[in-house]
Amino acid sequence: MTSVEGHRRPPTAQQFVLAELRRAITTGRLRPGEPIRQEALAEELDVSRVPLREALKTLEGEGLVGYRPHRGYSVVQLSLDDLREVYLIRRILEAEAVRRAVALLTPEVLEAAEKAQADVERAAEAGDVPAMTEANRRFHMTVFECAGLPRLVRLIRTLWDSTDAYRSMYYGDDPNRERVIAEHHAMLDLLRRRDAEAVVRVLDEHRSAAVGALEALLTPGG
Amino acid sequence: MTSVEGHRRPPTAQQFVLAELRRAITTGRLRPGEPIRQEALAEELDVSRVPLREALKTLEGEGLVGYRPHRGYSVVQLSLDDLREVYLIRRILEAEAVRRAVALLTPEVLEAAEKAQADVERAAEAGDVPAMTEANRRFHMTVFECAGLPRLVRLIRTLWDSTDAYRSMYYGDDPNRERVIAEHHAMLDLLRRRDAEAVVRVLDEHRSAAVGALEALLTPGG
DNA sequence: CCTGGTACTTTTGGATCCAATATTCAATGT
DNA sequence: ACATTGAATATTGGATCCAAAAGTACCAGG
Repeated sequence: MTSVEGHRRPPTAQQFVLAELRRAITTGRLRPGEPIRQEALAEELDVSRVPLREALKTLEGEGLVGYRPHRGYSVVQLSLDDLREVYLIRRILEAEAVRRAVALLTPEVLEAAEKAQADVERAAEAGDVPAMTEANRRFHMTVFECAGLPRLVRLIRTLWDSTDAYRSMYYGDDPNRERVIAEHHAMLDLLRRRDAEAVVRVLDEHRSAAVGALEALLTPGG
Repeated sequence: MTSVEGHRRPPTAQQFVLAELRRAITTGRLRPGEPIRQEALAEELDVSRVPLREALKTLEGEGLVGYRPHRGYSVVQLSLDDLREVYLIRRILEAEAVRRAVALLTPEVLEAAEKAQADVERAAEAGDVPAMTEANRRFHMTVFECAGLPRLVRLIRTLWDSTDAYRSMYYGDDPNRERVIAEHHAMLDLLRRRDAEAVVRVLDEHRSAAVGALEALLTPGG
């Protein structure tokens, strides 16, 4: 019995730490701009600084944390311009992924997407934001993955990661949750009809709405 | 006087190791598919395994090396499909970068690009492949960078990195070198005229030629 | 001859310790 | 009062050591 406490603990400490750090960042437990004190964090996670540092290097590569030699790591603070740029890149990359995906769509993939969408709705009703972000992500990635371009999907996934902290904000709002569900339904419909360009359009609106909401949220003075 | 031997040595060992590893991979000193033995490499570079491992984590994030827990790192072996995918992603991303760049082009940027091109030609004449790849890279990045989208440029740069080993092969061939120079001239011309779409077309051909050559090179049976 | 298992070796993963660098803060002089 | 310098402290960077896992070679049994 290798400790069945919710999720099974990864085989290496770095992977465990990596997952914990991701959660800490996306949930806002580690806030943007905040420096990361290795010793304290390592003790808290009950590991030494070595695996922590390796996990931080991974996150640095993904753009989730920043690093300056001899000065340490800190959670990156995304400016509005940064957010817009990430969404711009996503727009370009995801459009390509969707076009390919639609051409290669199988019934199994559609079914998996529908399943994910059902989970999104369940989580939304329960008001479980983390579960909803997870299912939402699964919904989109399921489609992207069937494009048969693993590197492209990896890039897209990394871009999603880098804005996880902000996406949670978006889902915290009730009307936004409903909007997402409606848009997903539209997407599923268009996917069944294999209308790639229409799916791309819905996705673009999907993202624009998110950016718009975040702009409102992040602009303090109004 | 902190050792002025060619390049100044970076302030941390990981950065030094990182640079060395990049060189070793791009020059083929570490060959694709080959496992990376940490102890041996660390000793060779005269550092401990700790900074080496952190450098490897960075390279893992960039897709230059692969990693499997408890089994170690190895230089990634790109299949033809992988190469094609990288070039596809580059096509999409670079097109966007160029369109933005053309709109924001300044005389200084054009001048810097011309300077880089002069270096490319000098290196090509001397048959200095490493110098040529460096200058070539500078040429393209100079243009991309003036798009004002740092994250996009970072992505593009990473994609270039991941195929450095193969690009060197391409430049090893004389007619390819000439071809690159001609295409660069065409690009500079079109940049001066601010014809973004034409530049995109030239770039696409530029890449297609490289992919075609690599396909020929990497297909053993003919 | 092939298969499965077991001791042995190699290699990676992680903890601890020490060194190097940055930061803080108080003392000093202007 | 303010800037500057220098010691004390906190924090990161790196080396060494030990533990854990994977790989290897050899032997017994079929």
